[in-house]
Amino acid sequence: MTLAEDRLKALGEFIRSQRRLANLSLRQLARLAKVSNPYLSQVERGIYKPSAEVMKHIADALEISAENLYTRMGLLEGRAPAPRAGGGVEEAVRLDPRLSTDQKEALIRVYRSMTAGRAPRPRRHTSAPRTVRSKPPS
Amino acid sequence: MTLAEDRLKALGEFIRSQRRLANLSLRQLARLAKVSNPYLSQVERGIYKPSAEVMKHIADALEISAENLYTRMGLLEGRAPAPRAGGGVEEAVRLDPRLSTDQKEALIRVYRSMTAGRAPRPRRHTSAPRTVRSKPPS
DNA sequence: CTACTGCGCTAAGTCTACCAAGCGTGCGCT
DNA sequence: AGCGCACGCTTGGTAGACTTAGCGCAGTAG
Repeated sequence: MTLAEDRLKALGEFIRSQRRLANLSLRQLARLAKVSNPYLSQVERGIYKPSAEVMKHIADALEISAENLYTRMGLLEGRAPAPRAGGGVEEAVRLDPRLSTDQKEALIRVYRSMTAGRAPRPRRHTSAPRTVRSKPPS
Repeated sequence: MTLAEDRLKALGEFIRSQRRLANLSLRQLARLAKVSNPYLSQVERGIYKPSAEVMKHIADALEISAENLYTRMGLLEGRAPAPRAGGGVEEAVRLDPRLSTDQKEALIRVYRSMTAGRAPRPRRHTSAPRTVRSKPPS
């Protein structure tokens, strides 16, 4: 079943990229998603297949739709889910395949600055994660 | 977490009722859904919580939408999903809360007889299951 | 320099979703 | 009567989802 493994790996990479876009460290996201940080690490590297509950928790923490993750795992026939009413902008941006990572970050930053004053969604990162990471010797 | 347990039991009962409506025995459905029959038995009685994969297999075998089951388990925020294009009639009937079980059975029977000749979806039950079952001593 | 903190990862254990084998019952046959 | 088959359920066992403890590294502060 290499197909499932590919999907698993793709899901992990997707989660990791979304986490980075949201500017969260692995441990922060793990806390938000109510899982342990080593486990989330393996999930992101495609070693373990997360249960649907865990996927939902991760989706909620990342503020993306759970359908999105389910679809990636082939659990949902189909189609791209409609973005939600409220905070759909950020998700739409993050998911747009025609935007580069930098473009997404920029757009989101601008969007947040625009909506800064009004009805802010509570989302504190007390400390921004240190983004740098040296590659382990292959 | 009694909430989750209730949901689990409700899901099991729902699956069992849908299986009966589809006129399938436990073993038949287990075979269609690619799970073992004892396991399906426990799932229907709310003892075990099926994984999303299993839920999808069951949904496919019962010809209902996977979203439906996910939503029942609280894995999907949403509301009742729109029935699919082709073959949605039977599902719509089965899911209608305003119909009794007998009404559903009757309707489905009529519907099948009407659509009998044309493009039949492959669904063989070589033998109808014996529906009778005496209650075990409580 | 040492001490502290946060990062991601490895290692070892626990728990439970899922399976194969087998039991007891009820029905239809000869 | 007895045989055979299908029904649903109980019982161990295996594997993998998930946890807690701890490693090594990089940055910042005293």
